[in-house]
Amino acid sequence: MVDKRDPTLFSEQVARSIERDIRDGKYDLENPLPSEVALQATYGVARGTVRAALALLRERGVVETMPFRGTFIARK
Amino acid sequence: MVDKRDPTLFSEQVARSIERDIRDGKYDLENPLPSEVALQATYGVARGTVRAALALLRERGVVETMPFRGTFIARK
DNA sequence: GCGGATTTGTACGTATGTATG
DNA sequence: GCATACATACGTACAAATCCG
Repeated sequence: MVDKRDPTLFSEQVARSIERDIRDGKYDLENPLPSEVALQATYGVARGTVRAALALLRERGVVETMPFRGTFIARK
Repeated sequence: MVDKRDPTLFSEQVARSIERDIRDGKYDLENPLPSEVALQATYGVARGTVRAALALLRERGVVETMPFRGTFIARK
C-alpha cells in the first residue's frame, strides 16, 4: 500500500517498492511481474499510476515490458 | 523455441523461423510442412499462435494451405 | 471399402496489454 | 477512475476432410 501522507509521488513510491521486491528476489527472471491490474490492487492506486511506476523502472533499466506478455526483470 | 523475452510477437518470431527453414531448403515442394500440432510443440506456443504465423506467411506468399491436407511451400 | 489416426477449420472462454474517450 | 473496444496469446473442445493400414 502507498503512503498517502508521504510527499513522494505515488508513482515513485510504487516504483521503489517494486524495485525493492525485485532486489529481494521476490520475482524470477522467467516469469512476468504481477499484472498491472494486480499491482493496482496491491498498492491501492489507479492503473495509470501503476503504469507510470513501471515506466520509471523501464527508464531506469530495471524492467522490460514485452507487449501483450507482461513486464519482466531486465536482463543485464 | 520462441524467445519469450524478445519483444517481437510470438507469431512473427515463428513466421520468420519457418520462412528461414524454407529458404534453407529444410522442406521440399512435394510434402506439407510439419503440422500445426508439430509446430506448436517445436516452438512451444499455442496452436492459435502457429496458425497466426502461417497466416502471415500466406499473406506474404511464402506458403499455401490446402484445407485438411496441410501447408505447402508456395509455388511461384 | 472400413475405421482409426491425422490435419486443418471453427468456436468458445480466459487473461493480458494497448488505445481511446 | 471508469468504461469500452480491440489485439495477442493460451487452452480446450469439437467438426470436417483427408490419409493410410
